[in-house]
Amino acid sequence: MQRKAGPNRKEKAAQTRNRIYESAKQLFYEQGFERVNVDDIVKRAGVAKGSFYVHFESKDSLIAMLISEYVKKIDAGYKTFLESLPSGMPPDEALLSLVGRIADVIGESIGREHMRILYRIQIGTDIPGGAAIDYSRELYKLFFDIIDSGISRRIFRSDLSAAEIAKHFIMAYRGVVYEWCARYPEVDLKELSLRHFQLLLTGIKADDPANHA
Amino acid sequence: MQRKAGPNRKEKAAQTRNRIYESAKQLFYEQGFERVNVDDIVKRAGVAKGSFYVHFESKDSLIAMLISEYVKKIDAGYKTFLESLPSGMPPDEALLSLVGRIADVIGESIGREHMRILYRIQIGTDIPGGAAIDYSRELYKLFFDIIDSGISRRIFRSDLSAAEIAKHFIMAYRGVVYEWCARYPEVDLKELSLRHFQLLLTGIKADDPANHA
DNA sequence: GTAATTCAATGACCGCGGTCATTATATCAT
DNA sequence: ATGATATAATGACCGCGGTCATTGAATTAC
Repeated sequence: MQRKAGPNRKEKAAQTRNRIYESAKQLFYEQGFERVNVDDIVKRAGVAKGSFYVHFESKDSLIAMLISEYVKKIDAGYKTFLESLPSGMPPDEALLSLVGRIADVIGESIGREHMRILYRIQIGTDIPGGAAIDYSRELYKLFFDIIDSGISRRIFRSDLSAAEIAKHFIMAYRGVVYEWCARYPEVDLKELSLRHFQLLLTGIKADDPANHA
Repeated sequence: MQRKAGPNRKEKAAQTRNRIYESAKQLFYEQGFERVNVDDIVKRAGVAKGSFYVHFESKDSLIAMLISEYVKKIDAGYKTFLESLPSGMPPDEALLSLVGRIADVIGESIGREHMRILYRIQIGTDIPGGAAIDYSRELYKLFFDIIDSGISRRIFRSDLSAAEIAKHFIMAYRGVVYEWCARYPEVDLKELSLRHFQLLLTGIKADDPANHA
């Protein structure tokens, strides 16, 4: 009968998926990832447990999805932050500002718990052909731009590509956050980040004092 | 009766613990961590399931114990390796040799799977007041010695302590391994390690060519 | 129109890590 | 010796993530 408004099968499936997704989101928000189980989610969504697994790989992958979605949203804010910096600021200073800012955001808005879960999930499953760690794509671009500008302005070495350096920076940043997650609350994320990136900028080799202007 | 050989309670308990430990070790070796469950372990040890949890925190913590024990044993070999290097080798070169060696060992003797499990477990539980990440203590010492020697010989900057730098290096190394675990087999561990540590040694700031001897 | 096909949806079921009230026994106090 | 205490050992039990053979309803083929 319903020849007009009748949703086709794909639409229906998408609706089911979305009901599960939104139910999970709400429940997680209300009670946290640990306290909510898959049965709770499907109950609120009004579907059978099996349906959850028709639409999602696992509880963990759904959590990873939600967190990285959130992280991405937050990452978008860094661009604004960077634009707010004095336009003449040298790339190395801009980089450290950004790093400090990221530490603030992670420490205050995201929290160690969520980062820990994200990192655990990311290393815990070998499913993805690249789906993982995608959440730092935006961040990569920002690093890249700063570094690229630094190279153009001869402030950074030119024998390495900005892309290469940016990759290493993202990796280093991840190492710092991992350390922070594992050793919390022994270490302060911001301090650790800044020190590490200072090191990364200048290296540890002795500098000939004559080299300064 | 057995008034002589009769073990006291602590000895008995230690024996039970050891039987569980060894059974687990054997089974894991034979079948891998995933395929062996706690019931298998206690069955082989000839004890009840509850006993497992009298002596061990969790299956994961036992696995972490075994892996980090293994890693520690392997780390011991690095000392020999370092001693085999030409005694006059500059600290920065020695450091890169060591890093390369570590990458080889991790890649070939330990394997990505074990490292992944170790990293996952380490970030997955908030139990330890310091029990975690202890396995890299030996490695830390080696890094420290090289760096310390580099500072004394004015090859490395002297405004940072060797301890501080060594900590950052361990952290960086962990970041590299994490990346490798997560992105395997896209990236080559050795190449990644060496490049990253070269960066860490020299920094990314442009070098005045006049600075060279 | 009808049969064949496809795939979302279902929920009983399973495996496994982990718990806990209870039991057994070595050690200690008297 | 005897009762009190501490703790190792037990195993039935639970919660939860995940599975899979089966069902039901669109979609396609004829």
